Amino acid sequence: MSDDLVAAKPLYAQVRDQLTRRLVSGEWVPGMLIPSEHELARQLRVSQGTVRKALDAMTMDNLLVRRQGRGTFVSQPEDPKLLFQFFRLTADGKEAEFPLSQMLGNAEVPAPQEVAEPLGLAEGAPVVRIERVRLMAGAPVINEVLWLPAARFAGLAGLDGIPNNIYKLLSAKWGVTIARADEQLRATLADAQDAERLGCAVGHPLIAIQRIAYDLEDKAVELRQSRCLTDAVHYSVSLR
Amino acid sequence: MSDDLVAAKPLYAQVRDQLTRRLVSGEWVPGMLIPSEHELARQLRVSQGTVRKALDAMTMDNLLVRRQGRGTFVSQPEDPKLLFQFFRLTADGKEAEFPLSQMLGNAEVPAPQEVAEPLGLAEGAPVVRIERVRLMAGAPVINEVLWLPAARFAGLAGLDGIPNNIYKLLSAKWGVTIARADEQLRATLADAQDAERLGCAVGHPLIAIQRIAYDLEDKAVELRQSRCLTDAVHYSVSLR
DNA sequence: TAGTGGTCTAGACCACATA
DNA sequence: ATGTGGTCTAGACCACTAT
Repeated sequence: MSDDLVAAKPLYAQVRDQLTRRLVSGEWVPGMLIPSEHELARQLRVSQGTVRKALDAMTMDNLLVRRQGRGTFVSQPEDPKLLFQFFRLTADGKEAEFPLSQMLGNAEVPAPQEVAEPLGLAEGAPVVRIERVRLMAGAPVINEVLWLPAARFAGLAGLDGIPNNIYKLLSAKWGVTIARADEQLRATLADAQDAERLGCAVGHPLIAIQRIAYDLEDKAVELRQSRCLTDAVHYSVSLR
Repeated sequence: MSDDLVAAKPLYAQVRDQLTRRLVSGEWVPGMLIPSEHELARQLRVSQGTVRKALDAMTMDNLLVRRQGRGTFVSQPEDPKLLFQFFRLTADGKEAEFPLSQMLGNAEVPAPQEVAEPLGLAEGAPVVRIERVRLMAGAPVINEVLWLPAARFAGLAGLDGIPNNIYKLLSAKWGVTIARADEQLRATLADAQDAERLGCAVGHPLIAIQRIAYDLEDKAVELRQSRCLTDAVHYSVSLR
């Protein structure tokens, strides 16, 4: 690699970062076939093995998909293998199912302090607040609010027909890829709004989830607060 | 590699499995320095690069720890980096903290059907049932029951002084390594027993966790049912 | 100084997909 | 037949640790 005044990082990490920049910039878009290992090695003037190590790392991060004999492709959020990457609720005794959404609101508002802080915004900065109920097997299961920085997603507030899979929309319309998310769970009780929207009694136990989602550059992109009815559904985690 | 009548798997995967067998058999014990890459390559008659790939995979699975200049060591469950591998509760706004335990019972009983099935045992097979309350920052937070197959852990039932970290005990006394665990979470309400043990009101919201823990050979080793007070503590998950 | 793991290279061969 | 990723090898050099 020619550019990079200070090395610091090993070569394959520099290659990984360089290639990730092609994703961030939109030069590489979801579904696209990227150049072969040999071609990238020529472009970047490193060995094929070093390119391979970078591509393997990006594949581990679910940014790329490699197919023997065909080539290496940019991951798509709607890929069946990635659909459940950020959705951990499963109906008891059934196959994983992606929930439908019923929109209840989508407006630009000033960010309250508790929202501004995790998103790295100033209090009162404009954010898009999306409210919806999500259904599994026809029954309402999640009552949730999403907050996204309005400056970054121009035209999102008030947008008609927000699709079920919001991360796919962020990717398609603004080129933003959600790379990871942190969730914090607690038990809570249904309030009057939960009860009405989820069709349960006030005081029914719920799991409250607070999620912060990050993009490829590790900047916070979304704050999501979900309140989940777990009578016929569970939150599942694999620890390794 | 000489042995292995049918190849099927790539060489580095065969090396990984072979080396994992040394962990299972007890030839390699936690904390031990294992032979160098060159030495293993000589032993197994493969190249150093192939050994490296196997060791890297095992390091990713938290089975080994590599230290540049010193060598490769077998992981220890009490390693600070692994302590929280299977413990996801954190006190709000504090550093991660490993909970103390207060034992409430430890006896051999016949396995009820709901316990026998996930552990792969026959209904009524002898299991060790351990009951305890766990404390964080001095306050009770978890009311839990553990079930382990008695046949595999001779002498566990009725054992005095069961330590706080049970997985370390399983490793030290029976050579069993917990390699992964699946958890299912739901919201529930405190019953009279929860209320008494956790010092909360009956009907207080709790997170109920059911865990199944697996060993190196992917056999179910433990069923754990935890009921957690999340007033000052949260369950945290990283999704990538 | 010697030994270890970490990086990087170069090239051979295999397995798979496509034309 | 060609091009792709997947495996495997061999060897050079670097960075770190211990003696």
